[in-house]
Amino acid sequence: MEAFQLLSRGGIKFDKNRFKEDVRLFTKDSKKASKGKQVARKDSGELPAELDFFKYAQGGAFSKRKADGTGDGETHDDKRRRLGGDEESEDESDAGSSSGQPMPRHRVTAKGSNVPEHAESFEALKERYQLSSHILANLSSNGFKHPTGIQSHGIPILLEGRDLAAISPTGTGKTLAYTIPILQCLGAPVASAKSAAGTGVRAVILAPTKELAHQIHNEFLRMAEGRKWRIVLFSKATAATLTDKNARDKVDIIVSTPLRLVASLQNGTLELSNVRQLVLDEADRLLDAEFLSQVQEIVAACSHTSIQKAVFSATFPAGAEKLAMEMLRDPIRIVVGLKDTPLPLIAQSLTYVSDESSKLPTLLTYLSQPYNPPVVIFVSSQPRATSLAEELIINGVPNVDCLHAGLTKKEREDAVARMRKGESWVMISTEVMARGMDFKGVREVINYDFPTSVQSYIHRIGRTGRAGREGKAVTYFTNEDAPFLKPIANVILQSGSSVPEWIRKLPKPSKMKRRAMGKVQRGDFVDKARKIGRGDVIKKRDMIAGSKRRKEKAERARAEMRGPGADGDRGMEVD
DNA sequence: AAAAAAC
Repeated sequence: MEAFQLLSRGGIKFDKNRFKEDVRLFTKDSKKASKGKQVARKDSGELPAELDFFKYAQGGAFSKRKADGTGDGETHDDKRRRLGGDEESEDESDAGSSSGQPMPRHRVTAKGSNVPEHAESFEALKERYQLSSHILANLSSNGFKHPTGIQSHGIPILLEGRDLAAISPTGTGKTLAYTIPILQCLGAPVASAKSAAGTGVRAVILAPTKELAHQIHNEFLRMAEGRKWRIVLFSKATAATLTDKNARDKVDIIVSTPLRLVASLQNGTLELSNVRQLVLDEADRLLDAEFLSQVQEIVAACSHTSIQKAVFSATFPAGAEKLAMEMLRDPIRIVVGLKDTPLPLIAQSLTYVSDESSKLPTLLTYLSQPYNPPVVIFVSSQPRATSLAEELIINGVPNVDCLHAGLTKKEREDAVARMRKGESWVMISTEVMARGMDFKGVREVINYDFPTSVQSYIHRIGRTGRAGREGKAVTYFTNEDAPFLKPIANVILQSGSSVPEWIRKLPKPSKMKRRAMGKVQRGDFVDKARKIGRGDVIKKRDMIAGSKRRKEKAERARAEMRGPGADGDRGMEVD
């Protein structure tokens, strides 16, 4: 293990300038990706208007890159005409999108009473809602020029104090859509706050992983820069500083994972009775069985009568959405694009690898050819993440990294930091990375292990293709995965990539298998949640037993990964 | 079916 850490960190030093030059090495694959998309467009014939971005992508992104502007403006206008009245402006630009690629345009649908009109620009928000010039300045200095769809529609709703259920694809700027209204409301305290503007925590943001909470916290800090709000990333350490009520009263915003917050509520070191804004990010995840009771406890603790709640996600299975709608008051529901559909900017494909032992050789072959780093590789368990990383390092793959929740806090933070600095070329991770994490440079996602739900698939591949960039997503499947192939294939087809005919013709999976894919019935959803009481805390001896089990599992995973026929099938691309 | 989430 130590040797692995040394190897994975030592490796070849990676400096950014060199990287820029190396990029030329990898153009082969990016051409392949775009070719794949053209094929997909041909194959799938007529696409729904909101999905037909290919023309746009070619006219916009490509022509700019090739310094050949022909047809660019025309494509844009053409698009506008075709989409007609429902379509809303949505060019995203952010600090990272220096390539100048505009975001594709999506259809936006809003349901609810008295839906406020969307805002075409951040300046319009200033005119209509007196958005503070301080926030505007921070937007501009961070490179945010135009609101994305979810921002132009969601921000007015939140600024008017309405509850919101927002569904918008991965990488379309959901975080900023609630960051701005929350900061704005802090700046102009609601009338009922009376004497005390500083009466403790007034906004809570929940996220399912520490990494995501950290990232959200950073986004708040960026937008709040220059103001002296106290925005706290809740952790063991920060919670300990808040045992004193005076310290607590100075906190304005808390970003946290659910269990951490519940722990503080239960030991009485936290008050949430003055919380005016509560956001559930990755809400469908937070409302699934494992988190639901914790989240409900937090919601109950936010006892102020004028609390505003908002839920955000790229996916929302019916059961989770029902639960969400039940906890919102007179909500407005916004959907950007099509629910549960990845961005067409992500070129998706399936690769048949017959069995477990064929995966590693297939991946090694792939990584021995020019590819586009950084690549994120998803596996199904912590031991598999560790052992795959070891195997890649043993096989001489440079700059391999690994992130899962079995690592220490510091190891996790370091892995994220290396990813942000561009030092990781190959990042192997579990579901912990699947949601929300915004690494702007990710060019490719490989599902080394088949995702266990369509939601997981959508979020995993959403690590690439962010903020208007193109991305590539490859999913390995074995014979054993075949029964679960159809729902994923449907998602791929719906978002405009192509799927081989034999997969398209697979029968629908049985009810039992569908459930395994995450389409849990509402009844199951609630029953499961009830069984997990709020006092159902992990006991220390369980954790010790767990860690022992993990070690044994890692051993088994290593053996399995090398496999009996590690030099067998190379796997083949079915495209 | 496994992951994640406190101290």
